[in-house]
Amino acid sequence: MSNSDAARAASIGLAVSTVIFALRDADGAPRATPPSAGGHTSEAPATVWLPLVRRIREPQCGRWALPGGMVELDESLEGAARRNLAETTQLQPTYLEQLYAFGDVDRSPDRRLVSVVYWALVRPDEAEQVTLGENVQWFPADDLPELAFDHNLIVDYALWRLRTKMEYSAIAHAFLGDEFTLAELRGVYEAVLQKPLDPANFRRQMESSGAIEATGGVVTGGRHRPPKLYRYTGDVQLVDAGPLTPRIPA
Amino acid sequence: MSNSDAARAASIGLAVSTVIFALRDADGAPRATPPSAGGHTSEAPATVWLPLVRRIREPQCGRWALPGGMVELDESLEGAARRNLAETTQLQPTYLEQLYAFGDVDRSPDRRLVSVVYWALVRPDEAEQVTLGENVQWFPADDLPELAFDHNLIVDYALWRLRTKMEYSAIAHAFLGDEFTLAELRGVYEAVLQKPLDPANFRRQMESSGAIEATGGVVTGGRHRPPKLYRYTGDVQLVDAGPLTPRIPA
DNA sequence: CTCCGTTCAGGTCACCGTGACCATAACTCG
DNA sequence: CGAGTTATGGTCACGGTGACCTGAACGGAG
Repeated sequence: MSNSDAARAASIGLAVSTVIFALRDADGAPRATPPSAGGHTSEAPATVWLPLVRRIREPQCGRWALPGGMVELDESLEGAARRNLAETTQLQPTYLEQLYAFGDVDRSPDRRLVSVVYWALVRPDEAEQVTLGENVQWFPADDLPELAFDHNLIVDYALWRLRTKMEYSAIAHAFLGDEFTLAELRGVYEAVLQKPLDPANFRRQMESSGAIEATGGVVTGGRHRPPKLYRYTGDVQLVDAGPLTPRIPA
Repeated sequence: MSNSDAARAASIGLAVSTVIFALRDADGAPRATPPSAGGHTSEAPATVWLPLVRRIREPQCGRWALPGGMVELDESLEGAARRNLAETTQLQPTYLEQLYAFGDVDRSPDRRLVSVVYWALVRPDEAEQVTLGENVQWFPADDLPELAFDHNLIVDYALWRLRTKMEYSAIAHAFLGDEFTLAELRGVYEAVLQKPLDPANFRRQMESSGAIEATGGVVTGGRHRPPKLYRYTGDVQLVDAGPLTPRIPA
């Protein structure tokens, strides 16, 4: 049979999906969050979670999958990702970046489908707004069930990117509110990298990086010395968020 | 008007393009290459070049553009990239990695087109095999004319990726043959990074990295002390060549 | 009100990778 | 054989890092 005949008959479908990461307590409870409110309290170890949606149509019906959908003719790829995110999970992520385009011929049993996948970071207070239900649930990123299509592979790759990028960029603050303590920021690194960090050395590195500055405020209420509050300066950019991001001048 | 009506009427076109990088002498002459032959001679400063094809169809006809084409129904994205590369430039790149998916609504004046772009590295001896002509020419990557569509943006991004990745991975050897001298390897770094490197320090770093090993052979014929030949050990992988690449175990 | 447990905050110190630089080796060519 | 050139090996000062110590500042228990 001829390819060109088939190509004229049916076109390749173009979809977007998004891997959404949020930090939650290891037991699954939503993380006590610091949305600039006085809620600077909890200090339990956090882990990386992501929301999945159950498929209600036939290709792989019933299986859990990444939120996503087809790209409309009049929207950009990122626009399609944001729209699908809002429709299925009510999320407007702080950080959204393209991950990879998956296009193997047999990745979807039905028709030929190419998925441009994005990955997103959301703050815990945003994550709580996800309307859960029979078809939308949070899962720990390191212990997933068997997902639809090649979505296990996709999540693993996104996790690898998250952990790699955490070590050389300033994406950690996408998990936090405007103001945060160094302990909270360190908690983000520890949760993602899955290893403890020395508080003193962590402080030194953050301060010398110029990425954060003290707001002047402190957090009282803990049974210990009140920690200072910090904010991101914006001097250090979130490197490599795609070709449209202006590069650091050499 | 309704989107879904339009979506049914015309689908989104899916194309692939590839940014191909090769090192050539600054004056444009093909680089004297070391394909394990005795040709270890030239030592002129090299720069980054890439081949472009002139468009012969109407959208942007006459403009120079990246080699590429539509994705067929029965081929993967990378397969489509390799096929188009072979068809238009006769190249089979040593290194091929997905760069980014470009999908802005207005990036093509005609119909809606999403391009999955790859970037490739080829050895100089391979680059010479490109059949040049009125419609295929080499251009210096840092001094391009105005290209078709958003291809200038794409090349700039690919160049940024090449230079960034050169500093933390071992992709340099994709520009070289199986055996090479440290001077040749250093020449690759200097050409891509556009700055001179100290020969002694460069040697120390390469040797301690474990990425290369001496073959035992040397290169005679130069009017100086004969340099040793090295090869890549393969112990150090070419990091992050996509989600299908096995990761370094922690 | 004092002591205590806790975390915050600031400091020291040994070590290592790096860049700058120097010295010698080993070849070819005039 | 000497001059020129690159290869190769070594030293040294510096800056960043991890390991670790000490005092500061709170709340809570007694």
